[in-house]
Amino acid sequence: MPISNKEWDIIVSKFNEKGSMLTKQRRTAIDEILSLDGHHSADEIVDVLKKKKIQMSRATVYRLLSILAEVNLLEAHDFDMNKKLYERKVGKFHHDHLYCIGCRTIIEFSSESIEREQDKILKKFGFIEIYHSHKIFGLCPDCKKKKFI
Amino acid sequence: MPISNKEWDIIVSKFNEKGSMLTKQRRTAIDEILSLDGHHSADEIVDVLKKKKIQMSRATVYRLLSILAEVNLLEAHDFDMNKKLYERKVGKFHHDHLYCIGCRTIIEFSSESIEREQDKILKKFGFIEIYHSHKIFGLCPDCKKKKFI
DNA sequence: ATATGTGCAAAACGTTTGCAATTGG
DNA sequence: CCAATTGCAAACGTTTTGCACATAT
Repeated sequence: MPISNKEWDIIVSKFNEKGSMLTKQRRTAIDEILSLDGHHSADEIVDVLKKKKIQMSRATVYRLLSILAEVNLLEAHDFDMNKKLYERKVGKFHHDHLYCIGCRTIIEFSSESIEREQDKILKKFGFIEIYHSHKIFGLCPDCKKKKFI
Repeated sequence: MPISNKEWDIIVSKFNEKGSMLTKQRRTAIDEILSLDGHHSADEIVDVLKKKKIQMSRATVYRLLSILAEVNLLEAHDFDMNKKLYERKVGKFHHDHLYCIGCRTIIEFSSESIEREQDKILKKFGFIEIYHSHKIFGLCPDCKKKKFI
């Protein structure tokens, strides 16, 4: 689904705050990128834009993704595959991930009690959290079965 | 400290199980690599071996690190720095990490109640865990102060 | 004898950068 | 006008690979 007016307000103010321009080209690309569900590599995003006839070079896409991640409109994930996967962050609640190494399915989870425990740990060590990454790698129900056939 | 006989037994059996050779060269390098404390990049490990006059080419080091990680003698970590950091796993208890983005200090933590919660989540989604990575990025007490001077 | 390991240089891979041309306010 | 953005190709840093030779069992 397209980006709401309210979300555009957030995007505009984040870009202003950072002093980055919202060119027509960028607005068109952002409209596409922040409408994507799931987790996508820079390469996939370049392809998506190409398919939608949105002209933007690979370098410019990388530059845009890096801004979007910096202002927290996207989240960059590492799933042990030597490339980043980007996920829309605007309009979504915080969550962590289960990753199936069989079929590469990504499942989101969230746990209030884990978050509370994290806070205790931060307090214990006097740390301030900026972000965290909690990923469980394993086998989903389907792949679990397949492994033993 | 050097690797104990008991630990060598584990190493030998893991290599046998996998059908990988424990050449004299590999034994010498493993002795050094699995004695390291902390978290080290492949590049750092190449340097450590060079300094100790242990002859092993960069390619061979990479091949060895990949075997050691595969058989769980090392753990490969990603701290959002575009390269892997390896940590000795043999003879150490499981733990997770706090990472200071100011001074790059890595602190280990562990929480039984987080592990229990994870088990609940795995059960809920029918997943089998192979491993997990739980990292909190932020500022350590020192860097927290410095940021506001 | 046959599998596996090794070193070298080259390739691969995702990502970043220098630069000249273009655009936006 | 000036500052920021763009596209291209080249550079980058880490990691992997092809191949000829060496080694282990």
